Amino acid sequence: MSAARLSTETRREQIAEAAVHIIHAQGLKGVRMESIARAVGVVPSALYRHFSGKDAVLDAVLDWLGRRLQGIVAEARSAESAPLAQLRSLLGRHARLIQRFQGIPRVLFSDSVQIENAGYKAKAYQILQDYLAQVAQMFRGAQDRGEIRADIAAETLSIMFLGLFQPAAVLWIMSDGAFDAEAHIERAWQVFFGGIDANLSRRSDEKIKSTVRVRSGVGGGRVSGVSRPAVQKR
Amino acid sequence: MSAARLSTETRREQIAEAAVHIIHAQGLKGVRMESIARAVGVVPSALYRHFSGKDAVLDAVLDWLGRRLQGIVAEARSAESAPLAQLRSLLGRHARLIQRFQGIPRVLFSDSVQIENAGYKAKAYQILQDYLAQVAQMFRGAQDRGEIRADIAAETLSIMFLGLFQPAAVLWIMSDGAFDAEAHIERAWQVFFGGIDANLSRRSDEKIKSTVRVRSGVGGGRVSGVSRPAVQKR
DNA sequence: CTACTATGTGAATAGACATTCACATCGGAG
DNA sequence: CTCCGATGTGAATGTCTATTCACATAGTAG
Repeated sequence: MSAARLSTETRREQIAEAAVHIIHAQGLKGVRMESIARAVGVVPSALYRHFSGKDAVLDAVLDWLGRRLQGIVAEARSAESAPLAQLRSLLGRHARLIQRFQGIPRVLFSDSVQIENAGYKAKAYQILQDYLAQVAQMFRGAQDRGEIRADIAAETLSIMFLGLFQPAAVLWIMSDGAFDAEAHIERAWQVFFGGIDANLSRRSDEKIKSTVRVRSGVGGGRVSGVSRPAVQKR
Repeated sequence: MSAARLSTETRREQIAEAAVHIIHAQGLKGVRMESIARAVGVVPSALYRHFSGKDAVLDAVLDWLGRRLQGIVAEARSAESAPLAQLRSLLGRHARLIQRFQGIPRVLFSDSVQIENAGYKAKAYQILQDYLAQVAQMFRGAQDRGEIRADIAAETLSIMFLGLFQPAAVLWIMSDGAFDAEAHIERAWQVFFGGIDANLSRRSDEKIKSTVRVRSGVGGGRVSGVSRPAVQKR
């Protein structure tokens, strides 16, 4: 029985999304022409009507990733008006994005992107740069409003922003969801913001303390949240 | 012509190191029994005298990685006496390690580790935890000495520490060495430390400002250091 | 010196997968 | 209605690689 005949445009979207889903669920090796085809409901050779080959599919996945990243930035921007609130909101969206698609680091550091195709690596890098540029923009906005210190380059802040959730994402992935990434990110944001807050003198220790200490009561020699049973699995 | 006959112990080390080197130079896909064997100077089938299969070689690579990570921590500890200085020193060692072996994220996020073999993933996670435990230990030392705020959990700080160089490493890798990771890490450390410094009131703005601004004069809408020609290739 | 064990070799074997191609058929342009 | 281009199918084809195995030989224990 033959599958429905759909436009190449539609098929390309279906194929890219199927690939994204497979990467999330089974890793990059799970992305075979056969598995993609099955997910879409066609036969492997049909994929070549819409993509020149497997590499081209990966290219579409990168595009998807870029759109997705731009998407959460746009969402954060429209959800809040104050730059700082936008950044805080963006942080939360990151935590959720990584849970819905753990494939990001897999794709970014895959041989296909890193080694085999310089073009894909450049594309991935571009995506990252575009993202950072937007974050830097928000930091600049916060600086202009006097919400945070203006004596630190916004570009530096944007990269440090990446550092607020990246390690948490890694731990969350490596621990199969046992590590409470959202809680850590909240704490990290408090500390980070405390360091760049425009209100210089730090008299409000107690506020940070209480927030920070919330989930750290367990910590022995281990990372808090790590050795406990899964907290927020999926 | 037959290769020299060496002890399994020696061969295992040679093989693991060859694999590490190949991962750095050609990615995980470059790691084939044939390429490993050639690097070691034997024939592919000889590898099976020392490892049960390819997966076992990857396992040895993870061990190597763990030892290496513990190694730089130990170095940092013995190079400096003050906990804070140790952490600063460790940061620099990280920057150098990633340059000498970009394969770390490749291995960590590879399908082999993430998907195919739960044991490897657990092992990788354990390595990370051990590392974080040591870093947390150092932070605790700094807190005990009153060098940094004691009201933030050391575990939180250890993960944030990861965030100081991780994004820089990613950018360095993705930019093929064009991004000046060491400079960013220096700036990030200043900002981070400024936020956790035990000397509360921040009157020394100028100091941070001058340090931070050093290399950020270029930054337009882009990440500083990114669009410039390669700075510290290799 | 003799055998035994550990190490190394070269030639299969076998499975996995991307890609190609000749053929089928749907649906719209004319 | 007819024809053509776009889409889908199923069966090859070819390549890449891990792994196995029978055989060779160096070193070593006895």
